[in-house]
Amino acid sequence: MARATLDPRPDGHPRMTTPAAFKPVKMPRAFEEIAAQIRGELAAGRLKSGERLPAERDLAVRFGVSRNTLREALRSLENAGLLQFRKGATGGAYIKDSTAEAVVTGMRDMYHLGAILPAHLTEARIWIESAVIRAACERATAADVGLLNQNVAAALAATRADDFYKTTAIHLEFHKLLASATRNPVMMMMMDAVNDVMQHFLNTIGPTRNPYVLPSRRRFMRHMANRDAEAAVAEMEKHLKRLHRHYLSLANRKGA
Amino acid sequence: MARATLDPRPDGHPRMTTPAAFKPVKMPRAFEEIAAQIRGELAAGRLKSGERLPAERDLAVRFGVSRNTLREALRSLENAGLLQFRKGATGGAYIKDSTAEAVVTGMRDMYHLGAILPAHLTEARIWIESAVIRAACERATAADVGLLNQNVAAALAATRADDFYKTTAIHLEFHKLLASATRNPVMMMMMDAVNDVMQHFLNTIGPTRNPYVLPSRRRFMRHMANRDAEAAVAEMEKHLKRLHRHYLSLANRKGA
DNA sequence: TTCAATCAATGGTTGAACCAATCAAATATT
DNA sequence: AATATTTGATTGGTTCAACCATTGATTGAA
Repeated sequence: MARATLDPRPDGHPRMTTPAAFKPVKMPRAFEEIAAQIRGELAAGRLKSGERLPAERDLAVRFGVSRNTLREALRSLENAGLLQFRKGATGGAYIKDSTAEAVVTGMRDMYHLGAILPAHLTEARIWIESAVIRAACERATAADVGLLNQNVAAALAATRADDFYKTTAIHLEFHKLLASATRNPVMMMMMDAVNDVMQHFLNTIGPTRNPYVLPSRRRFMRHMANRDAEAAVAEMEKHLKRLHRHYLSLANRKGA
Repeated sequence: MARATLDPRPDGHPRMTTPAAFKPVKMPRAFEEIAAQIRGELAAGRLKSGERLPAERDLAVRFGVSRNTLREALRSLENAGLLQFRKGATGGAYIKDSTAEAVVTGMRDMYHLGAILPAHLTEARIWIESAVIRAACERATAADVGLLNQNVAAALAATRADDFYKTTAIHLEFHKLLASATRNPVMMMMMDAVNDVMQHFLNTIGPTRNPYVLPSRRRFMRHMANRDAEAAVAEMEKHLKRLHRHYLSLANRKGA
């Protein structure tokens, strides 16, 4: 009913009244309009992380649409990683802390659809990592270095325990820690995305043993402690290139 | 109705029968299950780009859910950039060519929510661009170089015509062309995302004149023609750092 | 042949209803 | 008084049956 107030042509007249072709005019669907409005409130800071939106039934009334239409709008925002839903008496649509979630799943989709191949992934990882290391060598605090060393120790323990999946997870975490040390959310986000897809890739090729990782990590940390960015980059690049060849040969064997 | 077959506890008994807390168990919502199934068909290649899914009414029956629930699932996939909808007799849900769209909007959201600041953006751009240039210098074909030179010529024309927005768009396009020359979709995707957010940022600080861009471009292209990656990187880095300072001072002045 | 009216298929939207999970308050039990 | 237990209210999740708006194909008259 109130949908009519959003309809630019409630009279049913043809849109074009002049021969000139003025506008492509994407007549927005109601739920898009609503999602855009809520996005605007978020961007303007009038809705903050942790807060809760009114109940669906209320919002539907306030936007002048049916509850189903409103739900499609909320669904959009949930998929964008902006909202989170809880059922029950104190449930509702809660505003999430902004995360890289949407970026990660977007990249994951591209990988699964074949738009990104494993070779692209490992290659890009090497390039991004180099930039990250240079920045991390400049900015890493003692705490950052401590976390990195802790990570290497944990990797050693997991390797000795022969826990392959845990070892892999810890090794990927190392790259994430490096990205955090740059203090740049864009780099952290990209590293997250690459790591996520990398994880999927590693799962497809299955367990594999890499005795080279830990020695490389130790050399790397020595360079890092000396703030020798170029040496650190060289070490990591050498290491990643070896992994790169290793993984790709496995992937080819398995036809993944 | 048929939803019951998806409910793990149709008897209504409490989930916990032992004191031990075993599993968080996210009971999947119906539309998530459906979206996952369709994603799977896409990943498996049983649904290809350009094809059309059955009509909503049919799909709802085949999945055993209501049309509204099905639509929420389709909405997920549309927001992920996987589907596209058309109305009318030959309308329906068409499978889109995989694009970086979701990644781009994800990053845009982070920017608008303040999780990414302009300083982060310009800084990350410098780092990524360096990696891109090194790869591009190795791989760029004559055609790539031709496109880059064309771009510089177009930028010159737009600058002379005093068309600020066109000039900006062309300058951003230059970075995209560089990324394309790497032949790596991950880098192209990241460049797309950064470019998109950069565009938003530039719009907020409004028209600004940069007489330094074109001379830098010419020097850059000379290095590129010589395949002198390090010189090209140095030139671009110097250029971007100058822009970086310029933009950030403008942004501070405007409080953006 | 041509053009306009009609038809059928599709997504977009509606509104009322019910289910299921959750928490808080009231109530019973010890 | 302290502690289970029941009840009720609130919320998201789902269903159903309709109607609207757009679009392409079909039909039929000029």
